[in-house]
Amino acid sequence: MSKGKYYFSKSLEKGLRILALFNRNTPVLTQSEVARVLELNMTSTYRYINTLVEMGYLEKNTKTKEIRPAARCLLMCVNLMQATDNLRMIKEEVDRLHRHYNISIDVAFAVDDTLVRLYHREAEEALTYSLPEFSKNCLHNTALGKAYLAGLPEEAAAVKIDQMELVAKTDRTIVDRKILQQEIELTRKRGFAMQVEEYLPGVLAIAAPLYDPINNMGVGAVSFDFSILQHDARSIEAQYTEMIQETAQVLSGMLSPMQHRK
Amino acid sequence: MSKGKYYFSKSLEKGLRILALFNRNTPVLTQSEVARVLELNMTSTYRYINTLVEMGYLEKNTKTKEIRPAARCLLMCVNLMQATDNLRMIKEEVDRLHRHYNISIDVAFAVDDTLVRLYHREAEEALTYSLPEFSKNCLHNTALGKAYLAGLPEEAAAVKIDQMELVAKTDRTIVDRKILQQEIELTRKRGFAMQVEEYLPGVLAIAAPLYDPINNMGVGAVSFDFSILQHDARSIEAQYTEMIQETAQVLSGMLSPMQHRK
DNA sequence: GCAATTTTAACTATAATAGTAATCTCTTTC
DNA sequence: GAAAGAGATTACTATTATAGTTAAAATTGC
Repeated sequence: MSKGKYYFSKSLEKGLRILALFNRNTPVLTQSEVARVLELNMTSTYRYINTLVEMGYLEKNTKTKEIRPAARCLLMCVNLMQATDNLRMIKEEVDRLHRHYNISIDVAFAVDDTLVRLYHREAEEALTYSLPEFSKNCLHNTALGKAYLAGLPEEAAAVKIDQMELVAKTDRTIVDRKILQQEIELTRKRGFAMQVEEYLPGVLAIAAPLYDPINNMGVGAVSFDFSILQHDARSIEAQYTEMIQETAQVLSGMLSPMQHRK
Repeated sequence: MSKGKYYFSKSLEKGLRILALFNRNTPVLTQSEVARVLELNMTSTYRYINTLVEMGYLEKNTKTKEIRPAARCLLMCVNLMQATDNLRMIKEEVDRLHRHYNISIDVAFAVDDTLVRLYHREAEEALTYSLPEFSKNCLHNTALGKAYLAGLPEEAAAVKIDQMELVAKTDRTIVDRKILQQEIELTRKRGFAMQVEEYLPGVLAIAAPLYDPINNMGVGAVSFDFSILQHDARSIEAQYTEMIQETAQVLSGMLSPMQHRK
């Protein structure tokens, strides 16, 4: 076995990669699609899909052979999401701030290059299960994204920046890697990120990174969002610099309430 | 390899069984707990947990060694739940009925012996993500459970009944396997289940099984729930027998809207 | 009905895992 | 602060599960 990977199960990895293919836009797949996307041979693909089907995580349409997540998946997902219950506390705290100060607040975790929004001011609470939203390609053009990058170790951030696609959402979006590097540098030094009409015209935001308090690693960010009609960058910076950092600290403290049970 | 299991990946199974250990009551585990519960040796347990940690599905407290679901889990769960989007349609239809007829409606899927409630009249919408609730040990004492059992093939139902623990929730709960068998038989013949104060004093319900329309297998049930103060069993049966069966048919039709994409 | 494609099955060489035992790392206790 | 003990990690092979090839079914399109 390749050294250093003695304790890594490739089979488990492949199975999970299959499960992770499904989403709102791809609720159904065929075996050959899976094989193509994951670059697996048909036999292995068949084996892993069959395992997931036999375990009840996927179901296969016996006629069309299409596969999709099944009821047991739902059960596991509900369980897993309830297990990460600290997120509820975060939401409650954010709601409190939101009501009290009447500002829009976003909290997001980063997974690879995706920001998973736990709380979003335009949260459509009624949709499906009021699940969080997520967005890709926004690490460079949102306050949340820039704060998250600034919370990473310098090298890790540099690697991410090198690999990112710097999509220009507005004419203010940073599309130059050098400038983005400097911006993240600045953000890291002062402890908060600013975003001025870089994501959407008329929208400003200030954000600070969230840290896993135990492993002391950047895991996400929290932002306050404003309209250009009520605020300008200067006033936001004057008014909210401390508050965003305090909020980030409070929320970070909730991330790993990993007391010993019993 | 044991014959017949050529196309089943034990590694994937074990990894998923680890993920499936986490829930609201068990948000954190240690390696030895996992090993004990799943009857794996420490090395294998270490390997699978390490795989999940390296992939980002679990995170390990570097000090206490405790493990728990991580952000990537949340991402996958959200994706998977949104992939099963047909459930949204079900919820909308149920809400419509609920408003229109002013009756309490429950929709549930069965996973092993657990009923996963998609809609529950006491649904605490604000909790966490408004996730569904689930309950165990209620196949024998709820209309939902009895309807589900009646929707299964006779043999499968018989096996389940044999293995169930017939907990007496009230003095009306069926606790005798023979009587339960007969009750399910009756339910199967007439196409709906009744429950009269068998789960909670004062609560009645009528239910019908939900079928996966493609594989034509019983997968869950839908029920209308009433209070003894407003209704008795006779009047419910007179009034709702057809409606519950029609509702079950409509909802069943939504379960597998598996059109070919593109 | 006949290609073309997809899915499933049989079959081994090879790579991955299980399991044992040894080692390391904390805690606890005295 | 040493010793004991529990749990986690690593090293090491025998075993076995899986990858990949090939081929047979099954399905689809014509």
